[in-house]
Amino acid sequence: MLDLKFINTHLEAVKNGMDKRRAKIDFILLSDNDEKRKELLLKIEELRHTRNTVSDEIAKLKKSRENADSLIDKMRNVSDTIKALDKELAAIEKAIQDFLISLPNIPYEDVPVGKDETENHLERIWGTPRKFDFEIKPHEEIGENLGILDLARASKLAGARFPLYFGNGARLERALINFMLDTHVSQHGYTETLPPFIVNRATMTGTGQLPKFEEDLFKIEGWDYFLIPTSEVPMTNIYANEIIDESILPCKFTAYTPCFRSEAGSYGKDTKGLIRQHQFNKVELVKLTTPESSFEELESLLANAEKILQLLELPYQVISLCTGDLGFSAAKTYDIEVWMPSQNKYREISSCSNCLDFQARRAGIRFRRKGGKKPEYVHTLNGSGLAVGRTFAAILENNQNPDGSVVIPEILIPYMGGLKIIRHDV
RNA sequence: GGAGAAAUGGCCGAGUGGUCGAAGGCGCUCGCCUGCUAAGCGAGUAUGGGGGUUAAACUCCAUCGAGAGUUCGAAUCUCUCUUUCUCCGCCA
Repeated sequence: MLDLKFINTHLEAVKNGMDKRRAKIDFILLSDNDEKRKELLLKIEELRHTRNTVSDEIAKLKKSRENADSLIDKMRNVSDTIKALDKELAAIEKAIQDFLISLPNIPYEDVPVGKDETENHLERIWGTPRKFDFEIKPHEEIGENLGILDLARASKLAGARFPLYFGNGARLERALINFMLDTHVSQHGYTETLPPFIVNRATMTGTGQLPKFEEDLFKIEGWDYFLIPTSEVPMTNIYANEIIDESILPCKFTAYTPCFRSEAGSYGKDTKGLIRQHQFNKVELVKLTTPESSFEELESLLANAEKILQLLELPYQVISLCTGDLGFSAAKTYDIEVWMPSQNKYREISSCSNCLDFQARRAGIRFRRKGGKKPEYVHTLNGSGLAVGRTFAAILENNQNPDGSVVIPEILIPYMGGLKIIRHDV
C-alpha cells in the first residue's frame, strides 16, 4: 500500500509509475474523496471537542447538585450530528481504503521500462548448458521411467497438477529441501522457521495477495482461511502490527513449506510435468530491513538463491523484470531462470523482490531506531531459494544419461545416503 | 463439542458511568549524588491523525483485544466476534 500523503504530494510520480506498469488507475475519485474526508474530519473533531468540554461541565454541575438538563438537551443534538457525520466519514474512508489497498507498488527508478515479459532485461548468465549427444527426454518422462514420479496416479488422488513422488524421487525432493535450508541457515545466516500453511484474510492482505487475487488462492470452504501460495505470506507477516527494535534488523527468515496455487487462467500452460502444479514445495527467503539497506539486501538475497544453483551445478540466468511484468507488491524483482534442456530454454525457478515499505504499511510492520522517536516502516524482501519441484525437474533433465539414469549432484550425495546415481529400481 | 474465567501502556497491575490517556510498581532514558559497583534522589518514558512552529514548545481528536450499541458522557453497562486460561469430553 502506498501512503496517501505521498500520493497527494507526488501525484505525477505515482501516475507515471502506474503507467509504466500498464495499470490503468483513475486518481480523480481519490482526491475528491480525500477532500471530503478532510472537511468531514474537521467538522467532527470540532463537534467532539464541544461534546467533551460540555460533558465535563455537566459532570461538574451534577457534582454540585445543580441542574444540567438544558446542557444535556443541547448535547443530544450534537451527539446525533456526530453519529450521522461519522457514518458519512466511514463510508468515504472505506472508499479511500479500498482504492489504496488495490493500488500496486510503484516500480523502482532503475527498473527497465517495458510492456511485458518479452522486455525483461538479462543481467547475467551462469554456467553453460550441457551438449547432449543422445535424444534427451523431458523430466516427467525420465521420472516416470525411473519409477520415482507418478503424475498419472497423482491425478487419480487429487486431480491434474498434483505431484506424487516415490522412493529415490521422494528422497531427492527431501534432500533438496534439507540442502537448501541447511545452506541458507548455516552459510547465509537465515533463521529457519516453520510457519502455518493456512493463514487468515488479514495475513493474505498484508503481503498483497488479497483483495485483488483471491481467485489465485485455495480457500478453505466455510472458513475465512486460505492455503498459502508461498511462505512469503506467513513469514513476512510474523511481525505484523508490531514495532520492532532496530537491533534485530536485518531480520532474515527461511522456511520450507508446500505452496498452493489455483493457477486460474493458466489452462493449457505447462500441462505436463512438475513445472506448474497446484501444490509444490518451496524454500523461501524473507528479509525485513531498514529502508537504507534494502537494495543491498536484495542483491545478497539474490546471491543466496543463486548459490543454490551454483552448488547444484545447474546453468541459469538472472533477469531483471521490466515494469510491465512486476508483481503487485514488488518495486523491483530479479528472476532466476534455470536451464531446462527439454524445452531448450531457461525457466523461472526463483523470484527475488524488494517491496520497499509497501507490504510493511499494509501489515503494520515498523521499527524504531536507537534514540529515534517515530517508528518507521521496515522494508520487506522475499525470494525463492528455490522452488523445489522445478529444481528436481532441472536436475532430472540436466543430469540425465542415455540409459535413463540420473546423476545426483555432488553436493546432494550425503543427503541421498551416499547414492550417486538414480537408476530404475529393479 | 460442553461449562466457566479473562483480555488495560515495554512488562506487572489498579481502576465498575463524569477532570482517567489511565494510580502504583518494574523496566528503560536523561540528570544528580556516592572511591568503583549496587543503592538513593529528580525528571521523562504509547500509537495514529489534525492545527501550530525554522525546529520545538503548545494544542485538538481518536485509541484500555476488535466491532456494534446504550448514554449528555464508556476502560467501566449491553450485544457480537477474536484470542488466552481452567475443567470435562474427544483426539494425532
